[in-house]
Amino acid sequence: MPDGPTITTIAEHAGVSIASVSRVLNGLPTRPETERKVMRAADELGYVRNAVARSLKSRRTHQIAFAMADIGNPVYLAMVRQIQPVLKTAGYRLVLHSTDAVVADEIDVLRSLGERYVDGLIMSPIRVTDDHLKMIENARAPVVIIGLVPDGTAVDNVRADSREGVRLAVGHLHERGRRRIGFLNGPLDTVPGAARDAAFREALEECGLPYDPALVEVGDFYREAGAQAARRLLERDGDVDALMCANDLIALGALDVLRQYGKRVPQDVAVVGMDDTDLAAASWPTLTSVSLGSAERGRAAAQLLLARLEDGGRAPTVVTVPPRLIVRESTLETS
Amino acid sequence: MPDGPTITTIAEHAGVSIASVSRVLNGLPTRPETERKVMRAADELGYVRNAVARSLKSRRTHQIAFAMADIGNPVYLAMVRQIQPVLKTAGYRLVLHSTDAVVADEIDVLRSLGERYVDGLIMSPIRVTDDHLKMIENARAPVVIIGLVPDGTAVDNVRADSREGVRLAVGHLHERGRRRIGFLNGPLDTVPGAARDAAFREALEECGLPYDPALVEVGDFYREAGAQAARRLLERDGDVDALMCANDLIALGALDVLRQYGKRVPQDVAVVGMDDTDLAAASWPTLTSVSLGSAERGRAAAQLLLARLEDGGRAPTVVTVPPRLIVRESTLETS
DNA sequence: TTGTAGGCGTTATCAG
DNA sequence: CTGATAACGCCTACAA
Repeated sequence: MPDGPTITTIAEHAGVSIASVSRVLNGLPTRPETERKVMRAADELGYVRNAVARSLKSRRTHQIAFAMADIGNPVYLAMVRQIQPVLKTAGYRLVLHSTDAVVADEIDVLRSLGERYVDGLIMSPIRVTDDHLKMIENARAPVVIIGLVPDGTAVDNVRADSREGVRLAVGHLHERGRRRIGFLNGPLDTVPGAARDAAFREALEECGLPYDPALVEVGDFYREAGAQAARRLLERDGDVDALMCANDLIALGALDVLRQYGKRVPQDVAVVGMDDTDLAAASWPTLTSVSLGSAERGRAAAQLLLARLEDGGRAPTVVTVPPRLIVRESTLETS
Repeated sequence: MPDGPTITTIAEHAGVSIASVSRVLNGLPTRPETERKVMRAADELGYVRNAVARSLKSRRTHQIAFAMADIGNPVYLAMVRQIQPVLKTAGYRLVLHSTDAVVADEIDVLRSLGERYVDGLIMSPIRVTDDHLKMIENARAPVVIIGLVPDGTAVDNVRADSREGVRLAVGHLHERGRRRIGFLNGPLDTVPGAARDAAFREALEECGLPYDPALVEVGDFYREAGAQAARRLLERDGDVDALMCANDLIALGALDVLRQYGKRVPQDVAVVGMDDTDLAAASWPTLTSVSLGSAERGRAAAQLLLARLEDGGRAPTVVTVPPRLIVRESTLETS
């Protein structure tokens, strides 16, 4: 692992000044002769530009970070798949951070922004604390938040409308004749968890259905947690005829458990997920799911970030992506 | 977005020299009085250390990259989950790169090593070209490769034994009385694809079964590709009684298709996957799979990297993780 | 067109 | 214990 050559090394080998080397390397006008000498030396020495030194001067790293709560959730996958090409086209490299929904880690990523390792950050925090908000607003580089932040927070923000999403789903179940609709949610101290809880109550009311706490289970946004929640619910109440799940992973866990209990889906119990991840289309039965537009949100976030990178002065923008209900087998008509 | 204060700013505010500021910030012995002044100024100004400048000097970034071929493959997830804590404990932050198995992107990540943005790299390339090997051996920072590289390559290397893995799986199917064993593989120009192809032929021979090209399909390592491959195979030959799949995603795709064709698993067709990802345990029926020890491989890779970071001189190490067959419903005895 | 020199923010060495 | 000061590798006026 030889210590790399620097422009100084090259300058010596080529018999020119470091300034000339730098110019050649950056494609500035140079005499062909000089250029050739420099390029040859650089090649022979296997020169690689030290990006750290370069960004110390230029204050640009050409890197952008995407901090996701759970790398195992395909919803973030869908986002990455959109963000990646947008940024790449604009000349940025995407680096990914998995925070495992640990607030401390998210804060750490935010701080690392101040450390100048990246030019900007897209972040999808699952819990938003005051610390978050403070750091976000004071961040030294552009930040885009995917998810709900309090109105008036001075930050570019891409939102899903999970409230409308839940309404769509519950309305759909109601139309299909379901009346005992269970709800498997994630933690209430998370932003999506809280939003979906409120939305569920509202949606029931709109359908004229009572809110029955016995039909609600709170767990976590993972498949196994979804399975456990479903199990608890079924043990307590064998009569649910539908399950509204706060995301697809929970729904998949629920499907597993329903199968174990010998419940047919959708005949005995209809199931709806949220996020419309790839897994929804691939499960068995295929899963009806509310798309919260993760792909669109990813793309929008990337674009917002690029826009701000261009013009730091523009007013914070909020983009809201509308939900769509994707009906699949798990809620099919069963006449 | 105010431009951040530097140690110079702090020094002025605190009325001390920048050297003292640096010392305090790095916890070097300082007079309490000075320390207090500095800390107060730093606090008030909201100082964040400029990591870029710091690493220009220290030649350390405290960041390590993990470049994976496909962020959507849970096998990498399992690795990340192991790598993350090991590195974190040692004071490194893990940054993830998804190369989508594009060779150019992998080379780019390798080059970025020379750019000094990270102190080391763990990489799981799916295709290994000469360019790769050259760059790896000449890399300016430690690299650990997860996957097969040619013997004698001077690099720390963690391997799975997919050959033995395929043997286990095919042997298992043979024992269960299966005689027309189909094989759904990934691209043959990939390292795992080639290895598994060779292993499959060998394994058949060992069982005294003939190699029948009509029972072999080559696609890609994704679920949808697996489904397509299975479909092609079934259209051509309705009599297979087992499917050996080169990874779990392919196997899941195959399960989808078998269901569509009305084939019962395992009664009509037994299915084996590889990698033993979470999805294998969660599919329906649950999927027998060959664990190639992805978790262990991840951990080993992280440890190897740390070891080399400590001592750049040690000889390249090769760790091989043995496979294990995890039998689940998809190959259950059906007597 | 080319070279010299200063600075980006830190750390580390060396006198005081 | 503290304060100048010289790097780290690169970019960029400015001068030649």
